[in-house]
Amino acid sequence: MRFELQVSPVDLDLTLGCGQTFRWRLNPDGSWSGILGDQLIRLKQNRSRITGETTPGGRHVRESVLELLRAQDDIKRIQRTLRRDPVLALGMKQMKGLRIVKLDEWECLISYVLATYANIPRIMKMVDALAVTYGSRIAREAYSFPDRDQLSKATPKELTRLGLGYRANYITGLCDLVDEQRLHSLSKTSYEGLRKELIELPGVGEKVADCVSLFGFGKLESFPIDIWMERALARLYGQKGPYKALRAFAARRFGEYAGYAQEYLYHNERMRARKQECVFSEQ
DNA sequence: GCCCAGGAGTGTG
DNA sequence: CACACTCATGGG
Repeated sequence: MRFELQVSPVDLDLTLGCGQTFRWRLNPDGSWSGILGDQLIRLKQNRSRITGETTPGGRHVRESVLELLRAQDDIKRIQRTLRRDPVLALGMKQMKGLRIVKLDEWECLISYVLATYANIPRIMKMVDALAVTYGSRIAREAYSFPDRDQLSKATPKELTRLGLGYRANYITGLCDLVDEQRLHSLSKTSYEGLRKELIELPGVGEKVADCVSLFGFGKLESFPIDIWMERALARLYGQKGPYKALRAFAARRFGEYAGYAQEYLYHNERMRARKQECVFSEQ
């Protein structure tokens, strides 16, 4: 089944390939393959037009992609607001199409607990291992992300064997504590409350809670700070200190759209490390 | 081999 | 509060 949608501005390469989501893969022809719910989807971009292809019988797939890309965001307003920051203003023109994604809450929670102290290629490998081992087969070599019931069948020993390391016990703990009802309740909670509740969960600290708030629950004011963000904040804003202080700085400086600011800065800092084009410069 | 990774948990001063 | 240490493992 084919579908078409219009999102502007959007850059699939930036958005799906920058480490927000770990399950989308770039094909040799420049299209992207990923899984939303139980549907395998292929997306190809031509300027602001995105054409999609999915397995027959896919219902609401188009809407799922629009949600993934947060097509409803008033991106002009967001970027106009963030451009008031002179540091961000320097580079945002080249990252206009970088969007925050909206992921499934459960998949996001599990993925970012796995993401602790690992690099992105390895995170992708771990997430993929969970899907192949515990998810449902929906196409040739394509597996859905396991829901709570499916993942509950995993033992810590099995998970360790899949290469999760010390994260194995966190995953079984999350299966015990987080069900559909809990997620629904969390989805109705404001950012600060949500964050506090997430931090109570095993394997979830401040940084993971902020990632899950932003990418899973869509809280745009959330500003996750990992090692790359620490570098960016020190280099570009002269800000150093514990998480709490950096988070307070970001809230003051970037306000309700801090999440977008974070993604611009994060992406720039990683590009810089790869000695590629660096669009933000020191003040 | 070496260094590092979208950190968290726990203990100590 | 801040800091130090450990945790398990693979990617570059």
